[in-house]
Amino acid sequence: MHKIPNIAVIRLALYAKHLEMLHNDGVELVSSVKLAKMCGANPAQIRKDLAYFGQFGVRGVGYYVNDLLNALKEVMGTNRTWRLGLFGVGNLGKALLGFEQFAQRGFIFTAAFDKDIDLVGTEVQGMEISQSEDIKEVIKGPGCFDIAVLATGADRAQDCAMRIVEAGIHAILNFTPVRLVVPENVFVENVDFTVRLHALCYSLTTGSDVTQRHPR
Amino acid sequence: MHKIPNIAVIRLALYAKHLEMLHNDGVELVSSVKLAKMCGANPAQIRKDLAYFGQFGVRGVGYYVNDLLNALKEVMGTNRTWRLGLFGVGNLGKALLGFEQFAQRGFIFTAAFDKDIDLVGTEVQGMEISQSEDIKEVIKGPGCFDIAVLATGADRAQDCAMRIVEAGIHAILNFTPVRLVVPENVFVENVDFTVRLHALCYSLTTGSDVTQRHPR
DNA sequence: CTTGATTAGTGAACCTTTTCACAAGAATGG
DNA sequence: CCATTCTTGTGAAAAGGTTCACTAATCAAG
Ligand SMILES: NC(=O)c1ccc[n+]([C@@H]2O[C@H](COP(=O)([O-])OP(=O)(O)OC[C@H]3O[C@@H](n4cnc5c(N)ncnc54)[C@H](O)[C@@H]3O)[C@@H](O)[C@H]2O)c1
Ligand SMILES: NC(=O)c1ccc[n+]([C@@H]2O[C@H](COP(=O)([O-])OP(=O)(O)OC[C@H]3O[C@@H](n4cnc5c(N)ncnc54)[C@H](O)[C@@H]3O)[C@@H](O)[C@H]2O)c1
Repeated sequence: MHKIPNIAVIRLALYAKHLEMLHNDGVELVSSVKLAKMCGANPAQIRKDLAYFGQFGVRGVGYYVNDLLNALKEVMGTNRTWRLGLFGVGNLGKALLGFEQFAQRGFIFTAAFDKDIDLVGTEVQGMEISQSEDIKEVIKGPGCFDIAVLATGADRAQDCAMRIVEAGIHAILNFTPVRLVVPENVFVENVDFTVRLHALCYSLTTGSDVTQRHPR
Repeated sequence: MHKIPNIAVIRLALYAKHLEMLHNDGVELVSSVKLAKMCGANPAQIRKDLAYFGQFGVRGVGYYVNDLLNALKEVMGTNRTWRLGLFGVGNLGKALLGFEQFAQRGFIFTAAFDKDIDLVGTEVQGMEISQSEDIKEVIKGPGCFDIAVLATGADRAQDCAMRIVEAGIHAILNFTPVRLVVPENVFVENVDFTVRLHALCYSLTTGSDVTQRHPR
């Protein structure tokens, strides 16, 4: 048994995205070379990444787009709908609520929370805003969700994360600049745009390219 | 001369962020071990990363927070203000315009563009919206900027990128899902939240943690 | 001045990840 | 049936990064 590199798992999402594009274009068959060109990757890497999870191709032929896409979705756990709960319906939160591509890729917001009394009870992008304190109630009903999206102000982030964890949620997409302290069994993905900006600054200043080939 | 790992450069931004926090707390001296704990990194890695760019510490003592911070800013090219130009003042664009931490870290928007005639000429977050076609004019005046932030609809992204490149801009922070085709000497950083969500899905489904230790 | 405790800087070992190169399987055309 | 052309799957080599372990420098206390 081989140890699967974390980064290989991340790349599966990239491959799936491009396979979806091929599928929408009616393409039925694709080779690792062609897919690699689309993704900006190395064909051997694609083959190796896929090999960690099984044999999905046909030698001398290539990969059947639809079959591979479904296989990848199964591996990644995205052959289902994932429900998102938004915390902090400010500038960023509103943009996230209105981001149609989430739904297209199987992510739907089922709940939104804010501590601002003026916001609670109102509708934003067709979603009624609840109070953060009510998370345990909301989670029992149709507002139940699997992944928390944290977009509150930085000062309330850790506090809010605690509440999320206490409510039994095990995954947080964290847009705040705070390094969250959570139990071991809770997964956190930190998103920080400024780090990416710094990479651009360095590249512009020194002329040496430190940008990342693949989206993150 | 050693080749500097790309990822080491990225980590400098992380170190700088935590040094800034120490500085704000009035801490004057820090060891690689202490900084490593804060960043969730290995102390040897910090020392090695810094060593790529010079000798910033004092043996037996540690690093003077302020000195190291300034040195890192110089290395990264962030000891100055960088001007940003926004393309696409939609949901996401508005959130970005209103994101105060950009300014705090030396990034300021000096121009914003949209193709929507109703938006052009109006003010969003105190910024007057220009027409994308006018980029070459705007860049000659006070709206001049160093880095383009691309947040248009996906269908217009490539087209808009071309215009940006033609106007002489060499760096793009790309929020659209499009893989931009640009000349070799133009740096592009792609931001894609859904990839991060997929990592959470995989972790939740398999129980094996593929989230990234450091923000990206 | 000497000893002991710290801590940066660094070559080397170690580990991970990427890329290469080729065998094995599949289709096509004679 | 055979030769040719593709293309996957994969062991092995190469490249890239991380961590170890030690040396050199600094400081404080006796
Ligand atoms: N705006 C951006 O482009 C951007 C980019 C990157 C990161 N961020 C980060 O995202 C977060 C939100 O940014 P923003 O620009 O939307 O800020 P914002 O001030 O517009 O919105 C914050 C919202 O969170 C709500 N809130 C505060 N505490 C809460 C709690 N405990 N529960 C629920 N809601 C709570 C506030 O009432 C407010 O509506 C910040 O931490 C910011 O650093 C923003
Ligand atoms: N909203 C989000 O949270 C989010 C998250 C990740 C990525 N994105 C991506 O960011 C982009 C923008 O998202 P959004 O939700 O703000 O969409 P939006 O539809 O709200 O805004 C798009 C804006 O871009 C403008 N535009 C189109 N072509 C233009 C051009 N050539 N020059 C200047 N302006 C132009 C449109 O007029 C519109 O105002 C999309 O590509 C989307 O996929 C959005």
